[in-house]
Amino acid sequence: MSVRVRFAPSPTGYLHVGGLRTALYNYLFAKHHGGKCILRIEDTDRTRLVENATEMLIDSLSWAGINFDEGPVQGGDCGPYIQSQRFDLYREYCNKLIDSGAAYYAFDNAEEIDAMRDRLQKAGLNPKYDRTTMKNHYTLGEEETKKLLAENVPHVVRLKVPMEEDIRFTDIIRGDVSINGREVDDQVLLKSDGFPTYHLANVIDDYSMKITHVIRGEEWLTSTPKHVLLYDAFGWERPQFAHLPLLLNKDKSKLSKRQGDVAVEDYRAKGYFKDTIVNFVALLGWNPTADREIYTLDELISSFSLEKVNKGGAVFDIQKLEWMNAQYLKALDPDYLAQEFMPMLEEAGINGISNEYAAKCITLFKERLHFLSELIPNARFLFENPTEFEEAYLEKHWKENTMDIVMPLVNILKNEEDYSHQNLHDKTKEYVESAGLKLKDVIHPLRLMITGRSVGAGMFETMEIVGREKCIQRYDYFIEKYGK
RNA sequence: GGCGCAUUUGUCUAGUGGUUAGGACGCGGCCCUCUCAAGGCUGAAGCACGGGUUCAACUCCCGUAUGUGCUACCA
Repeated sequence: MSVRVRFAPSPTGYLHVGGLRTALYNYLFAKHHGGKCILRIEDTDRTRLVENATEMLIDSLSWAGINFDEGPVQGGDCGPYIQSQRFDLYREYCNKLIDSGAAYYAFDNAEEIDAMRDRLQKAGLNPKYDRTTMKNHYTLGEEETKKLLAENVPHVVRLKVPMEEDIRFTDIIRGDVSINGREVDDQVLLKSDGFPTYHLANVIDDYSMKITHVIRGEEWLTSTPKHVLLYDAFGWERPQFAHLPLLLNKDKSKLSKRQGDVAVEDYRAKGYFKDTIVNFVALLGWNPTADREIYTLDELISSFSLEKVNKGGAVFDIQKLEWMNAQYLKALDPDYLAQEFMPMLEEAGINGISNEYAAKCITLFKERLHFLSELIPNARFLFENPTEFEEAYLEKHWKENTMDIVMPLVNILKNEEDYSHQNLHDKTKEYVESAGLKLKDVIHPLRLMITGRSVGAGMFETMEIVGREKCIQRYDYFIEKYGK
């Protein structure tokens, strides 16, 4: 049977990086096995609807390069792929559960449930639904239940969980897992608004969408017994389960908004490349060999296996993420980078820069940046003549005789037509040798004149890119300002 | 609290009964060098603890500790 997996987020307004990893692992697994990866939107909680959330989710996912074979946008044979549009299906299946005795009607209101939980908690007992004392099919009887239903009294449908029986299932990542029925609540399956809860909808949809492997976060592990009970009650074959370890904050708690950025969109906005994010997140909790760090999507696909996924949670280490982005910055094609860079120029109010020129600047500077966005703050002089010069450097290194040393060179360079870095280097070297100086004696003052700064990329390469005309403007400006 | 799940350097990890416990980020040093980076070399840093099983345990079993998740008519 061919592999079918799904990513089933609820539309909360953004894509969590943990969600991205879940989606990615589903995608990698599907592609590795030549199967299908499906997107399903789990919007059964009508109280938490967020405008445009689904669009944002899909946008982030497709930015990251995760494309689905079936889903709300592309459709498919098992649609619709949005749970709120599958409303009738759930009621229908739920009735089968009631007929077979696997589920039952309950009529308690919120206050009654709260009171029950209080009572149980105070008695030191597990605060789960007490089937034997509350208002439900078992305590009310057949007649009364029918009557209340006929009167349209608000009600829910609950799963009848066996009282004292181990519920077992096998997880690909964790092996055999067993939880006793006494720990499992009689979960609400159908809410009083007629919508299913996650647990019911999830099982029915996974079955009707022919999902073979359920790959999801570890937070679902303890509710898997409920799902297993449902598959069994319906007489359906259970899918294989794989519960992924959590992504953690620095303090090891579940990665959350309060301790930093969690939305994929945040990282995108900060200037991380999609390749970085995908590569990094893929290696959190899984590693093919650990002898290297950089993998293309295709390489991830070909080496992925669920068996190699770790069991323990992984801290999301921003420092390593930054390092990885720098790796991509160095490796990515300059023309592609130039395209990404153009909007940043615009935002900085710098106009009239060609893609070609931008690409040259990026090539010059990329190995000393972590983000493309750092180029302008670090090297604005590539786009505009500097008018400010580092005061600290001037005070510390600009000596009485510095101008005397540099002026002859400036005069030589002003008369040079050839501003290739090689020629600039040769001419400077000639001068330096004839004057009994070292290259570094003139390079730093030169750097200050041309860039206004004391640090930067190779000086002659920089001058070549800035060009003869602008270099001359800058010598003159500097001499006017500081020389005499 | 109960139950589940986990535990290799600060962090991400390789490891699958016998290894000098390997790699990467970060940190320190050295080299390279026109500065800053990048790069190369290198150093410090780890199998949570206690019992077993075994000729032999990081690897298997059992406890303990610690962490974490769940415990909703949320997903």
